[in-house]
Amino acid sequence: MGRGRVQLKRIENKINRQVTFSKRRSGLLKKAHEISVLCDAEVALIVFSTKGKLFEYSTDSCMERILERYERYSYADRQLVATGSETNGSWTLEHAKLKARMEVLQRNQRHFMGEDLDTLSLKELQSVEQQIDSALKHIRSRKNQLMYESIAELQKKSKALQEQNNQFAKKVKEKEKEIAQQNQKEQQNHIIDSSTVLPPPMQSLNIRGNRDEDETTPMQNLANAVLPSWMIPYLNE
Amino acid sequence: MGRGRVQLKRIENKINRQVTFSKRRSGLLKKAHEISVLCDAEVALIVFSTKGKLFEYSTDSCMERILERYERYSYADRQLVATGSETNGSWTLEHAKLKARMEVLQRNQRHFMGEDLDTLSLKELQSVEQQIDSALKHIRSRKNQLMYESIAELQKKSKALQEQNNQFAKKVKEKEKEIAQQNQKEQQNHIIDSSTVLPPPMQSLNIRGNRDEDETTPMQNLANAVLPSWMIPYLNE
DNA sequence: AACTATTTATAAGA
DNA sequence: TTCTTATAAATAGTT
Repeated sequence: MGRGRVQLKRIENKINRQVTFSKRRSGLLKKAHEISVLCDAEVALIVFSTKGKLFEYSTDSCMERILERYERYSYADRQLVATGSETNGSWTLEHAKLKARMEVLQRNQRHFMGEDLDTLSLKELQSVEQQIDSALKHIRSRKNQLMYESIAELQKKSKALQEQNNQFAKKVKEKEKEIAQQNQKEQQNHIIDSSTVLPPPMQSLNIRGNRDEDETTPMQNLANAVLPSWMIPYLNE
Repeated sequence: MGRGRVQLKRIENKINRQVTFSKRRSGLLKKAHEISVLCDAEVALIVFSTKGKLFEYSTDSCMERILERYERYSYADRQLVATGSETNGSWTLEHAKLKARMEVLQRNQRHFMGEDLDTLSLKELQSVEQQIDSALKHIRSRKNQLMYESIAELQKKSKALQEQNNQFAKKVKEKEKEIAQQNQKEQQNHIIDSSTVLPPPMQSLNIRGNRDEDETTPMQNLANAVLPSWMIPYLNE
């Protein structure tokens, strides 16, 4: 994408490399964001420059959650802190305890995620199943609540806009009357020129005729509001 | 980049979304790789599809190292204060990191248990719901497997016991014959005392009459085995 | 940082 | 899914 084809190898010219890095980095972040939004995917992107500077993108700015999810997904019995400083053998008791608790937690979590089930007995499985089932109920209930709240708010907004709209309609009617009266007066004062066509009375809700700009009416606003697009898939659940 | 301009919002058509996801995903991975090579950068890219499938790219296939680096970097960024004040820097850092991750894990776990949901957005709720739902499927599938295995084993045992039982029955019949023959001989040798009552012939399967202790028979063992009581509720699922 | 000439990516269609 | 193609986007080299 550019004036010359580019070979897939390290750009040796330092300036060039830096410029390309800057350009491509922003492109990459943009695309990460786009696929996240367009395809409803969860994306985490981490980039370290040669110099060690960090750039990142994550869906909903929720990097930690996504990384957690990743850790869970890529089955991970590997040591948590196996890297680096284990030569320093002085683990205090508290640290060891922490680690142990962590492992238990992680193991549990894997089970909750439906992974690593081979180690569970039927009884344990049943217990996990019950917990998860009940959790799912809670979550769906909470989701419903949020959705109802959202809907209620939208309905409120809708009502307000409807009222405002009625107000506008009233005003328009009044104006029409005034104009009609004025025209009548003019007709009484002058001979009617047959080539003059009066504007037809306006429809009560159509108030756009009074405006020049391409402004949306309250009713249109309402129509656009309805529900946020991301909510639509939920409605059938 | 295509036949039409595209708006940055979720693609509602499911098929379309999936196709676009597939195409853009490969594009994104490719570009991640390119910037990594061209600009000598270290890149980690994690993508979860709507359905929860994982796709990833990482420079030198070294995801864990990069994530580790990220944690270090972002942690250091967040907690510059805490790190400096301690004497044993590296140990403290590890410890603090552990603690932080622990908190994230615990928070996640609460969410998976259906607790503490007020802090989650609708989108996050959906994500958790989806993960849990899929976990539930895994768990139920695993449970089914275990149950089938258990049932198969019981059937096998049952068959073995049945055979053993038949053997016993045969032997009993033989013994009965022997006894009958002996009785006949005695009748031929002595005058019959009418007050003497012969035991009735035994039923073929009832072999308890030969034993003194209150031992359970193989057939009773089988009857008691059938299925453990806690398994019964599963059978209708 | 702006500007193009080109190459790439990809949306839509098959 | 994969291929094709018209077109939108990204970007390499230049100013």
